[in-house]
Amino acid sequence: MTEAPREAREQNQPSTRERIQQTAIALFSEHGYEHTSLREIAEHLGVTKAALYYHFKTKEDIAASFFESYAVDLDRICDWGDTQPRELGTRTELLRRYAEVIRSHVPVLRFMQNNQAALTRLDRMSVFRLRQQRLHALLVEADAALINRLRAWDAITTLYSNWITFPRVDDSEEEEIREASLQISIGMIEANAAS
Amino acid sequence: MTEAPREAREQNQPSTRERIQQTAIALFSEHGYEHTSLREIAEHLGVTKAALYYHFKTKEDIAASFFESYAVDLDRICDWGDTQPRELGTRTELLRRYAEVIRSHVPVLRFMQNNQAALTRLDRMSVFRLRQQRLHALLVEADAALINRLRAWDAITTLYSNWITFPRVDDSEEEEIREASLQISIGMIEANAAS
DNA sequence: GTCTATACTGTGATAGAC
DNA sequence: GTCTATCACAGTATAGAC
Repeated sequence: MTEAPREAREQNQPSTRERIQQTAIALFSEHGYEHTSLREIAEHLGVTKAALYYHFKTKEDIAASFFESYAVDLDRICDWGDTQPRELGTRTELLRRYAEVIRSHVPVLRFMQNNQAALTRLDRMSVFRLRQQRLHALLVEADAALINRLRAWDAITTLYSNWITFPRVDDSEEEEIREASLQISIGMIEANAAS
Repeated sequence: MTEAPREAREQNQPSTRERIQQTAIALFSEHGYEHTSLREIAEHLGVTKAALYYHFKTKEDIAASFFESYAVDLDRICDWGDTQPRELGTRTELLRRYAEVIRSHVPVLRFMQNNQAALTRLDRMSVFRLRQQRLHALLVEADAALINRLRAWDAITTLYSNWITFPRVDDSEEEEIREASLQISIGMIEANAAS
């Protein structure tokens, strides 16, 4: 995405680019995107601000780079979905797989959910939204009734938004929340199939 | 909330404070919160930046002030709910009323949805979240199964998040989306009641 | 190819005169 | 209640060292 050398090394120690990403997502999550300055990130890494600009064109670019692996995973799911019959069984499996992807990208998704506006510029967000729409198209027919299209949309958003916004009583509930959300989500496309 | 003179006038012409709010929400919605400078807002109003600081302590305060009337409306709904029996009929009516409140606060809610992170500071956001939790407590028993509590949460979030995030084919769908969302939302607490 | 030094513009914010 | 003047700091850009 950037002209910077991407996977220059397959070795164990993370590249500077990766170290920037790690530090940035940690600080963004802690203080929020706009309350984290590039100076802070640079100081944590022991480099100067300008060094960041060698690896990323802008501050937004750093944030946008978080989504790369998530987008790849989501694409893989949709690619699989394209090869399957358009029926209920495929759809519940799509949701199941999507729930798994979400599970391994919670910090990124939480960050995204909280910072939508900061990422709207230059359609970085719409890249994400287009992928969500691609999944949606696999879950419901394009000419279905509005309520069915809405319910399919809810089936998707429920999976990650509950995880992020539902007020936890106890942190150990995490896994139960994930399973219950999946159950609700599947229930929705079952309701669609029944109508 | 601010020390500034709040409702100094009941007359027709808007106070400077209200003019600032109107201009700010328009510009924030158009360019996003952090891509709108106080200089822009001031210029649109024909005043200087410093004048804004007489009416609001910070830029965040301007944004936070948007929620005042929404919060009042939501409180009113919950106050009513407290006087009613804890049964299905009350709960569907709560959702119906909440949907009405949302309808008259769409720009504010859209702004909130998009700018959560920018407002997190000083717990301005948590004031909103606490109200959402109060409504949630009216929709489901505190000791209910996790999946039922989650479904009640979804019943709330569906009402506004669909309106904001669902990709419209046509802007005239607005009203249909609202109705279908309410139907889905009610369906969820009905599912809770059935279990 | 990777970084430092340095500088620029614009931001949110404050103090004090009118 | 609004202004001018000023502040520290933000994101950004580039020239050049290694």
